[in-house]
Amino acid sequence: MPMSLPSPCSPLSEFLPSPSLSNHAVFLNNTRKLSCHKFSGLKLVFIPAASLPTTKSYHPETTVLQSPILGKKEQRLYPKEVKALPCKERVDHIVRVLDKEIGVLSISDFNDVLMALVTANESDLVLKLYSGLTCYSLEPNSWTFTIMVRCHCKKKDPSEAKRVLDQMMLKGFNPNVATLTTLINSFCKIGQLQNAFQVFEVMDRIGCKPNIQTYNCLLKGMCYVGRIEEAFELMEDIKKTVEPDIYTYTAMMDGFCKVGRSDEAMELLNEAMEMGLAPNVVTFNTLFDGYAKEGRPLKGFGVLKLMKQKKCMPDYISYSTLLHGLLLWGKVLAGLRIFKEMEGNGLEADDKLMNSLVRGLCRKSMKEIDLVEVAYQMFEKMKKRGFVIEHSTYALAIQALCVANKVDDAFINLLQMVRLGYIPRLIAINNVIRALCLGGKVDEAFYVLVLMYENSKIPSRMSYDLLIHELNRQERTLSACNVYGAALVRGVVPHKKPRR
DNA sequence: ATAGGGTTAG
Repeated sequence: MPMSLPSPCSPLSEFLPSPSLSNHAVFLNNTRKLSCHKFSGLKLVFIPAASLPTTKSYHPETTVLQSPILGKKEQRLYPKEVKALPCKERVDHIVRVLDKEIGVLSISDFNDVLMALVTANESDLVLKLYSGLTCYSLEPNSWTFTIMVRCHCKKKDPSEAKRVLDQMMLKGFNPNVATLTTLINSFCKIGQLQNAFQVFEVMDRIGCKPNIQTYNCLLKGMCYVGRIEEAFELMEDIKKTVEPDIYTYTAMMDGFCKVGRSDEAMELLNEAMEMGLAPNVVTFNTLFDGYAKEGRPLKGFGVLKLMKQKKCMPDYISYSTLLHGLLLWGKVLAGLRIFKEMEGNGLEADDKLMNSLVRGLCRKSMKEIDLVEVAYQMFEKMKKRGFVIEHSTYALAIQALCVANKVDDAFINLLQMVRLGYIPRLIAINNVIRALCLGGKVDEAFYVLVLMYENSKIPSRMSYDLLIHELNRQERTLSACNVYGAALVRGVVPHKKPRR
């Protein structure tokens, strides 16, 4: 078995903890034809060495999948599994595999590895491998450059990608639409429209025809930098040269929505439908967001109706966007309705959304006292289901409970939040103290004060005043004096004096 | 023949 060590200039050798630790024979196989799925994974095939005693999988934490096509002994490693490994071992792992093949790799094998690594979001390793490419007397080909452009774009570094592109063209390779569109999109995404158009000109110069995807990227870029009118003009031009698709319409609609012109977005939707284009969930979600941001969240109900009518299933984003919008503008009951529909459709709200909903209900219940039961039930259901309850949610729930005169529940929840490590604000504390005192529960109120000391928080004058007032009312003069004294010790002088 | 474009909250 050939045990090829990395050459001295190997870009891989520095990754290796020690040379040739592997007890597995590894080879690269061009499985391109065998993989038909988009995420077919790293095209690396591992074969355990039959001559060696250990035939366990390469790394204990790695789930190595059997490839039915390649036979029993041959196993493949997928990016997902690579990613599951700790960072350091991940690199070792890949490097060990490649190490065995250095010297016999063809450029197209190398490209396969690079591509798989780009897919697996291992850009740093890609750069490392690429930088050492010539050490193995491998010449980058057109596809290599294409992958590198893509890699830099993925790293949100279109300028570097552009340099690779220039180098590629210098070598006489002509990039195609997909590559140039990737680069244009990358520039657009960071708002560098000038550079995007510069690439667009390159396209023109080399006789590469832009397609609808190219135009859509530019359109989105223009909207992103706020040049809505120009984007709209571009869209009119697109219509003259290429068939716009639903992406075009969605991009333009999003542009309008983001500047508070949702009605125009809706008009565009109608136009798209008239053209026979089928709007999808993203198209509708754009509208939910637009109307929500504009302060007309109820318009979302119309959108929801339309989307169902068009046989488009609302997804998590649809509901959460709509729900957030409704809550933002105080349409809490409508929000509750949407929440129920969402649950009914098997979509589970996450912690943030639940917190938001409960806060909305609490806020509303302070004006509509009947709602407090609904709010509190939802709050308790959250706890039972194990949702993380945020500080502000506790605070509002406690406030709502105080307002509704559910003093005991307010007290219990205050203790609960402290137990969870939250430090309640003075206002929350005083609200509970006040509510407890009003209910004559002065001992509990005093306990709240003690709780604050434990959390090294100095109560405000208000806290002491409330207590002293109630103790006076109950003619517990001695206790009132004690509280007064406790205040003075902490440098607080209450307004209320113990009654003599 | 591999690759390229879209939406939410906080």
